[in-house]
Amino acid sequence: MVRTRVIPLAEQLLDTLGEQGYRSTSPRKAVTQAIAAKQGHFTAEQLRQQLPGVGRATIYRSLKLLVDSGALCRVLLEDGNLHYQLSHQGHHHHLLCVECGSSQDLLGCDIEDLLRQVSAAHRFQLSGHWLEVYGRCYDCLPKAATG
Amino acid sequence: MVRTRVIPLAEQLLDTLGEQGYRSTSPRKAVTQAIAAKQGHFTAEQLRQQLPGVGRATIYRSLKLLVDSGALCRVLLEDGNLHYQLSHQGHHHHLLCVECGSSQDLLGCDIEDLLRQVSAAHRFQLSGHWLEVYGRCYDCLPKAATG
DNA sequence: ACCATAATGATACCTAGTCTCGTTTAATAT
DNA sequence: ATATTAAACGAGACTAGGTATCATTATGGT
Repeated sequence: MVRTRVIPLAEQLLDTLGEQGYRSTSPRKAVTQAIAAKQGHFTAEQLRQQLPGVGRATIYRSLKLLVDSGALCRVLLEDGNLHYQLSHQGHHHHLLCVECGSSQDLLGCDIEDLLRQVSAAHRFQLSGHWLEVYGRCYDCLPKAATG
Repeated sequence: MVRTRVIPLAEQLLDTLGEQGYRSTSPRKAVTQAIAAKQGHFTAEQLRQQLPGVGRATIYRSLKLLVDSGALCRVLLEDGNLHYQLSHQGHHHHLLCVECGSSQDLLGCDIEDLLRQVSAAHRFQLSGHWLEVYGRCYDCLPKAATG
C-alpha cells in the first residue's frame, strides 16, 4: 500500500491555480486558506468578513477562478442565496443540510437518466439542469426533533 | 357538454388577488394584463420596462402577492437570473427552453420518488428541493441546428 | 537586481430588490 | 352621491451582492 503525501487543502487549491498559470500571491494564499478551513458551504460575504485585509474584488476574482478551474462549485440555497463549496467530483448534486450547512454529494444516482427519459418523452432536447436538495443530515435530526 | 365562460387570464389573476382580500387597483390591472400577455417566463425588470407608469415597488409587491397566492411561480434560469411564470399546478418542475423562453410543465414524473429513495439511502431527512431543466423545445430544434 | 506584466485594492458603479413615508384611491358606510 | 378610512400607491433613499476602472504593487523570469 502506497502512502501518498497528504497535501494540505489550501496548497492544493493554490496549485490548481498555479497549473493554469495564475500566480501565487499572498491574497490568494489567504483566500485558499480561509476556504480550506471551512466546512460545508459559505458565501463570498463570509469570506470577506473573515479576510478584512483582502479587497472585495480580489475575493470575487479568486472565487471565480476556483469555480472555473473546477475546485469550487456554486450551490443555491433555499433562501436564494448563492454559496460556494469544495467540489470533489464532476457534475453532481448535493444534499444540503439546512441545519448545519454540511452537504453530502449525490454521486452515481439515477436522476440524469430519469431526466433524459422525461425530456425525450416531451420531445425536449436536454442541455442542462440544476438540482439542489434540502433537508437535515443524520446528525442534525435530533436537534430538529428536540429543538 | 357544458361550455364554461372563458375568463381572460388577466381577470383571473386579479380575481385571485380579490379572493384574498386585495383591492383591484389600476396598477394591479396593468400588471396582470402585462403578465397575461406574456408567453413563457419573464423578469420583474421586463415588466417594469413595459409599464413605465407603474412604480417599481408596486411591481415587486404585485409579483410577490401573485407568487404567494400560487398564481405565479419563480424559476431560476441558467444564468442565475430569477424569472416568473404562470403556475398552472402545484409543485412541479419545468422544461425551460433556452431558445424561445417557453416552458413545459413536468407533471406526475418520478423525480420526487427518486429523491425520497436517495435521501433515505443517505439517512437524510428530505424537506425540499429545487430543480430546473434547460434545453430546447421541439419547435426550437431546427433553429438550433441551422442557426 | 531588474523588468514586464499579472494582480491588487480603492473606489465608482451597477443590478435587483426593499423600506419609508407622505399622497392617492378603492371599497364601504352613510 | 358623499364621506370615511385603510389599503395601496409612487418617489426616492437605501441595501446587498457583485462588476469595472485604474493607478499602484508584487511576482516570477532573466
